[in-house]
Amino acid sequence: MRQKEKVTIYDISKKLNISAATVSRALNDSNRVSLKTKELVLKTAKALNYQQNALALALKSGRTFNVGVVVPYINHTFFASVIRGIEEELESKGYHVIICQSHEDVKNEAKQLKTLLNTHIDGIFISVSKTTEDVKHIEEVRDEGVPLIFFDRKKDISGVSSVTINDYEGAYNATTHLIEQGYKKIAHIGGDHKLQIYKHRYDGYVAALKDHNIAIDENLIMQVSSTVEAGIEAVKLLMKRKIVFDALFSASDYVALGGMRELRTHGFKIPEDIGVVGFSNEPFTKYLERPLTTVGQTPVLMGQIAAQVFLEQISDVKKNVQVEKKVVLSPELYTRDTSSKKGS
Amino acid sequence: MRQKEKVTIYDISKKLNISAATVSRALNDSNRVSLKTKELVLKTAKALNYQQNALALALKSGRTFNVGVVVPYINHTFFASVIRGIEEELESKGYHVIICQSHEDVKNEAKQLKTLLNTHIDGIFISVSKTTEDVKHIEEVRDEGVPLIFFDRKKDISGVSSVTINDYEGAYNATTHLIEQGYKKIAHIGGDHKLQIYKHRYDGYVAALKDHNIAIDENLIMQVSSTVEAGIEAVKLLMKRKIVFDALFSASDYVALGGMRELRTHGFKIPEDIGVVGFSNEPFTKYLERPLTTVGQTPVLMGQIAAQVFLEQISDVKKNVQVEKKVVLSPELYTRDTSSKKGS
DNA sequence: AACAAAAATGCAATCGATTGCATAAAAATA
DNA sequence: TATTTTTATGCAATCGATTGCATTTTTGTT
Repeated sequence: MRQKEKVTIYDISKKLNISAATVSRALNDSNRVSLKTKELVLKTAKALNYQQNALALALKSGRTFNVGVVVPYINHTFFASVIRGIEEELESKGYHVIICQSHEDVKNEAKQLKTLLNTHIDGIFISVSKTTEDVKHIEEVRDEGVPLIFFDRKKDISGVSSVTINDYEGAYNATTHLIEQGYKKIAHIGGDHKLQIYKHRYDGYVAALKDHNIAIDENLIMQVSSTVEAGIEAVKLLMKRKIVFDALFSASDYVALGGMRELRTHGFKIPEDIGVVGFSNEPFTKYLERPLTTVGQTPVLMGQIAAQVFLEQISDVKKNVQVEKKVVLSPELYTRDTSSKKGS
Repeated sequence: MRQKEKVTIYDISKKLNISAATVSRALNDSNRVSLKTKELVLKTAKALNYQQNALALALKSGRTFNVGVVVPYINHTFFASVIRGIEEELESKGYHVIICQSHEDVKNEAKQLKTLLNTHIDGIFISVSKTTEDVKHIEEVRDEGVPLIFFDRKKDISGVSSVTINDYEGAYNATTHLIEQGYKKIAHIGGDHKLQIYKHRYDGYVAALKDHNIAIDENLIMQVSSTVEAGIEAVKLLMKRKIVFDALFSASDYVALGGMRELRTHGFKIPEDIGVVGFSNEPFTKYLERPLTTVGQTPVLMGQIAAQVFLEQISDVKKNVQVEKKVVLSPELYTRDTSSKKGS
């Protein structure tokens, strides 16, 4: 089955014996067309089921009404939710979202950006990969004049806006919460500091301890990747080293999960013996038999705001102003079962 | 900052004092261009950093190398994973994936399809919403000649290919597994039969019981929506009605989770008193303190195969053949803690 | 009725890449 | 060298919609 022949403005113009230019103007409600022909054109357009050819328009105008989103993985709840937020916000404005995955690989990330540029999208949203150190490929996007917005995982690049969570605050509150619950020796299993988010979470943890006059113990601090298995291994290592602690603040819910599992096999009761707080409020955390206390990041909101920043940006470009907007959202601590010494 | 002026074939043609037509042919490696000019053009193109304008090409050729995917929600692990599968498979072929959500609403679904058609995508993948009964909007896509592929949630429409899971088999195996573990009175909390998947799961459940000479008890069967809350409510209702059962096969992991919770508050031990099997192998199921036995659907594979079907289809269209391909994948039972009477 | 002003419409170029058909240049043949 | 054949290149239209600059038509004024 062949593609149906599309109706164009020429079909309308022929039918009405007027020029295509007039049809175009009529459809765009130009004031250089008489009311009579306007109505006639609109009626005929409807009758013929005319649909504007988005490609021709894009070629002429340079705007495609497509935006690109680059994330490490789309089937991670957090990123999927941000994307959903972006989509919800831009849908009504006629935009479509093209999604790309970097698979946590800079090379891939660069490739995705390149193809996105080639597809003539109107803007790009990106959460950088773990392996992104060199940012040349990102600067290139900026230099092409394509609106670019970081979300969650950003890099410090001048002229690029960002929407992030206050990871410092989230970690500070989580750690403080544990201290207030009576935990004294709090371990921190974080992530690679190459990503700002993990550095900030670490900083928040350290600051909370200091503010409560608790000495920082390097033995209690680790950096691992964000998986259940890594959590298991990390706790195994702590056990092997005979490190004593009564609470665990993890920069990842997955790590927290693995950690709890390993702790239980060593006979520790959670939260009675060891309190645990995770990070991200992954959906599963709330469904655990012992629901996990964790820091929520409002990903849908993050996406919506990122989209709003984009919309502002393109209207600013029109005015030939370049702004760099940095939005920082506040995280929310979800206090659940795993962080209350008396159980719940 | 303005968009950088792009290099076109005309820039190359001017620089080399040849026609744009020749440049175009050279870039496309036509045999109607001398080797010398071919090399010259290629070299100049590289020097000027020429990038083909995808829009102009799309306008001329009618192919955009964009495909659309319509799902109820993208931040559901299952759908996100299917999308990932599609993306992985099509990426190397130069395609981009545009994602749309129906929010389980036919009206939205129809709107999304309409805008996708208007964006001139090369094909559409769709998993229909729960509320989709009238399929006019889907037939329209088919009638426009746009390759269309159902995945997971399909409708029976002639001329449309589909990739689904054998839900019947999954349910049959899950139920049989419970029977083999010694459970006798197995309840089934399923979903709305308007969606084929739920009907098939129900059918599989019934068939397994019949094959093991267990009478069907309508009191043990319910249809609810796929949420934790619905699972809680369903079990509450069973309790209130004083229905006795020793196992629960749910058509949804979320419902199973809610169900288990409610069962525990009533003092039942899982799996000693009541065995439970879910459906979908949601990531959280494996991380529960008592990992949930569930039916896995290989969503990434489903996406990959759907993409392959699409690629076949467009090559068939070229040959002017219309085929309707139905792929049915086999589900896999993940036997974990909640379905073994003696515990594990 | 004659002319100016205003309004409506049309022509043709443009956005880049492609391609059928014509022409020019090179190579092969007599 | 003259002529045919082959090869290489160019011209111009096309894909639809838009828009600056004519030109035509209508309306208004004296």
